[in-house]
Amino acid sequence: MAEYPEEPIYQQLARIGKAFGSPVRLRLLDVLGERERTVEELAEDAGIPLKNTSAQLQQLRAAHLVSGRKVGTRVYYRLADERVPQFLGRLRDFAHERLADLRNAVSDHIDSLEGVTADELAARMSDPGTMVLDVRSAASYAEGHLPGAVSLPLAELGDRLDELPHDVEIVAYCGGPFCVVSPRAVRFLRDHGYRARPLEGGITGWRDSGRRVDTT
Amino acid sequence: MAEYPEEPIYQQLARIGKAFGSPVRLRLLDVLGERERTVEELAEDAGIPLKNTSAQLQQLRAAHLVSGRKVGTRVYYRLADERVPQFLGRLRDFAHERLADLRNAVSDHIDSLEGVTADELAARMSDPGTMVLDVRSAASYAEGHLPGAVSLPLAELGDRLDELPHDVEIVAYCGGPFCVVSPRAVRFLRDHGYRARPLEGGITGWRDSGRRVDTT
DNA sequence: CTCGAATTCTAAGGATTTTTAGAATAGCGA
DNA sequence: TCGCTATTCTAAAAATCCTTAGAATTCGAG
Repeated sequence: MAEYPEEPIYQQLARIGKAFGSPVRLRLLDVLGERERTVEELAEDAGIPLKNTSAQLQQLRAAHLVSGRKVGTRVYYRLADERVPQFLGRLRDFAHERLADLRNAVSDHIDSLEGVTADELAARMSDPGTMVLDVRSAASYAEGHLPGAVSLPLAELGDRLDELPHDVEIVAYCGGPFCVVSPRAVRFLRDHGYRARPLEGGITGWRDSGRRVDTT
Repeated sequence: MAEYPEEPIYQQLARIGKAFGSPVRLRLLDVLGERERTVEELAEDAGIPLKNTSAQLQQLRAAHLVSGRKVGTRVYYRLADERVPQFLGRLRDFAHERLADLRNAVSDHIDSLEGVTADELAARMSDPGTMVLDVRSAASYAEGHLPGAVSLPLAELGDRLDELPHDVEIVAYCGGPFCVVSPRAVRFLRDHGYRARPLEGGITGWRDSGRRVDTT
């Protein structure tokens, strides 16, 4: 028992920290960030056992990080509001800047998918056998994208696969230094028979290497 | 064992969530935010047993949230960099907006110290028996403060007590909706024989009630 | 009303974290 | 070199959290 009158306040504050202190819950939040899903869909897409997915959803709901609406026997879960992914983004940036192990894990992850460096991609910009794919939101794309990039948000990938040619190598990118969305897009594309690789460093790395982005 | 290749990344991300998932560690971070301290000082000022304080500091250091420098047999700990209190502030805002229990805990805490409302303070602005004290940083004070308020950051309170008169009632305020600094200042002042109360809602509440702040 | 599907609740086992005591280490002054 | 102080390390007990199975609940279709 600690001796300070603010303890109830810290107990409450810690609830949020704890909510983000589980890899499984972080995973579920990321997958829900794409689009709302039923418990069954979420468990399937996140690769988490159904019972655990449900259990974690109850905890996320208790922390007001997700909300659910019922349709018949199904409950559709989504992120509670837009501040949740905003805070998640800040958590990632904060974690990324101070944990070398996280940077290594991200780097290993990209490497395992044969990431393309900004230099390599710049050299292939006019190669007709290369397609550059922006898997961030359309709004992010509009704000700035790689020259010649096509916009196809991850949430829409499943429904718009037929828009992609099979005879090229797709280089997919997303946003910040913590780049999980494009690896997932790449694996999804590979699962569906496309040749795909992620861009190391995302659009941030592209900009940091001194290269320009378009807004048209 | 989960079935998604990003698990190592989520494991790392969760480290930060876990670091903030302990009321004791949150407390230590807040107290360190005032100024750097030795382990002994920190344990004393935070009201946490010495052994636990040291154990938690090792964990905070492992998460790169604090850093220590040795001076003889003593280690002086401080927050690792300015992004730590920034992130803490965002965590508080995020938690405050979604946890009614947290808002209640803060409110109860202020009430237990007989908080002064903005209306009450406004009515006493020209009362010579009332002193308004800004316990935020001098930089925050310069950006805007209550009319007639005196600046005395919490970190300097111990060293500058003699600047405060005993024959008035001091109303202390800090910044945002989550207001732990002024209650601590108030308790500190009371422990040293001053009559003090916190301002409910801090400077944010003052502004929200339509009242102006000065910058001179 | 019954049955099936989807989801949640409850409880338990296992894993992890927190806290603490005692031992160990580091540094300094005499 | 020795003794003292401050701090950390190690290990263990206690507490908490995670995961899961089985039961229970909710809803809709027939």
